[in-house]
Amino acid sequence: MKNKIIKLLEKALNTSVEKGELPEFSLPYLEVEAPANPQHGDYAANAAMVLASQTRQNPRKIAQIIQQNLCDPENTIEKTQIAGPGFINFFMKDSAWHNALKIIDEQKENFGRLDAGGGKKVQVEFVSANPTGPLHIGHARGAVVGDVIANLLTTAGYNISREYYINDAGNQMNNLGKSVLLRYRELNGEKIEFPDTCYRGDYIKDIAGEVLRKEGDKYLHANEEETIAHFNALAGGIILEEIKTDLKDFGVIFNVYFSEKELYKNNGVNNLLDKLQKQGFIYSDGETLWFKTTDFGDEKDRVVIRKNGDPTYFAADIAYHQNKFSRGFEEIIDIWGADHHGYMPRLWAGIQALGYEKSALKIILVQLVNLLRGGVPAAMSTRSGEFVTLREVLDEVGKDAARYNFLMRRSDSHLDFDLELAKKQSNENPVYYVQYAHARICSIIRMAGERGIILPEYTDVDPSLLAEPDEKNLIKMLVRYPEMIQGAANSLEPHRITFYLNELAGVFHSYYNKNKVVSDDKNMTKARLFLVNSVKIVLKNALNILGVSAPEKM
RNA sequence: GGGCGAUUAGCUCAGUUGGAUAGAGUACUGGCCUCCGAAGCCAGGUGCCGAGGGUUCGAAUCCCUCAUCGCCCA
Repeated sequence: MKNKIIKLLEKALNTSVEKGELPEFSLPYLEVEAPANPQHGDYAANAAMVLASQTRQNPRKIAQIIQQNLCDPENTIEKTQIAGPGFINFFMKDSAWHNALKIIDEQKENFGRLDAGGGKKVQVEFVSANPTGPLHIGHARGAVVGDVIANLLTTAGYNISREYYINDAGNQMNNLGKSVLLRYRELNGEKIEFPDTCYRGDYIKDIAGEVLRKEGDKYLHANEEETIAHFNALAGGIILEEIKTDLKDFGVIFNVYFSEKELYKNNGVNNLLDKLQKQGFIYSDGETLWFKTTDFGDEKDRVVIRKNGDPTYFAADIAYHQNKFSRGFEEIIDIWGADHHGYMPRLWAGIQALGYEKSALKIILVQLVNLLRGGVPAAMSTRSGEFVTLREVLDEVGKDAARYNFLMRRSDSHLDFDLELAKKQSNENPVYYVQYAHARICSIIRMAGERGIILPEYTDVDPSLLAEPDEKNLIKMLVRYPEMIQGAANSLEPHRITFYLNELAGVFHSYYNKNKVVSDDKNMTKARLFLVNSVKIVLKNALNILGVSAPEKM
């Protein structure tokens, strides 16, 4: 509906210029919004004020010209008025709102789907944790944010691929193999000092024990370097499988797991660096190779080949992003922990040197999670082994509550996650507020069915009976749903969905407490059943994007 | 020492890309089940939007300075 008004406005502006009532101007993005105050109409446009400085005319006068040139072929506008400094307020006809109910009923689970994306190929890369240990709660937030952004963009009409980058060619992986070896020796009776760089979680012990049980003590006397390499691959494989299982149970499924090792095949990384060197983006200082990221606004140049000849993480990352683009993605979204923010300029520099627009790579920063247990902070560190794993959170809190909790804040804002609180099945836990609304509607429809009242067709409903302020309010909330999806998708802000859901559930609960849906008045009952079913459809569609279930009973 | 981000009600946070009287949750108090699910609803108040300046019809939102906190880099 919002888009319709924007179109009407554009048309009116064109007519005004054609008639010579307004001078030529460059069309700004027209903003139409639902004002907070209902006296200001259903929608308000600030077009006249935005154009005031450009056309050097009084905004109220411009508003008048626009108003006079508005035409409404579909006959959806009740009236318009000019208010305040030059707002044009739109009051929609009841029939326009009723028509929305019809649309929701026709589209059902597809209501809210947009074609805004036009099938554009977009990749979302997230989690991408090294397989050196189980995922912990910090990864969990990134996993949910990435997954929901992917869902959201799919809903908005993009063609999405989810990808997990396995950073398995570097030092961290060596430490993993070494950690397993040390535990293995320990199990064979040696006394072991663990270096700081090693991983000490119990899962390492389990893997070492497994090796000992299956293959005996033959690695005690084997070549150490080969053994470490072997243990790397072995442990990495086992841990990755566990990660995949944890993610799956968390509702996150990737299309592609991409190994860093792929990039080195056929000398891929070096070839790319050679090419960039020929283009003048890379220079040598005799010992190391540097990338001129300062050409693209980074604060200093960055090393791509170290003194010892090893490529840096950054070098591999340039190759990785080249690889992504070469697979036909028009846009790439990376989701990172916020502690990596200093890394953004160099990667943008990298893709621009490769000839891609900076805007083709969007980077979402996810702030670290502040983990609490009953109000007391719980420390996290992979190496020390004191962490709360994703698995534990899933077992303790459950998928729905965990996911919803991670989506209640902007991604880039700090999040307190209290395990005790998230576990509570009470009103302190917002996810139940929304799910309860859904279950409640299901219950009403069920109960009506038991009394022989079936859910009516739109043609069998008189929507003009829905005249209570709360009812109009509900319908407007429903109409806002696709607009909210559009906004959330454009800004890549999944938290908008949870805020919308809370509001919709709130309006519904309030309505429910004031009005009886099923009553002796047959026509009213039909109309209200139809309305609450529309609410149910939208609640479910939105929860579906969040990957949170919409239970019929709780 | 540079760079980035944050600062909004007692607490945790939104604020639709610059709009009209700044909002939720939570906490506190009182009320609502003979009635479709009380995991719910209703009523009660709180703000120097960190400080100061600037930009304009209009600023929590954009620019500059400062303060405090967090992170990244040397």
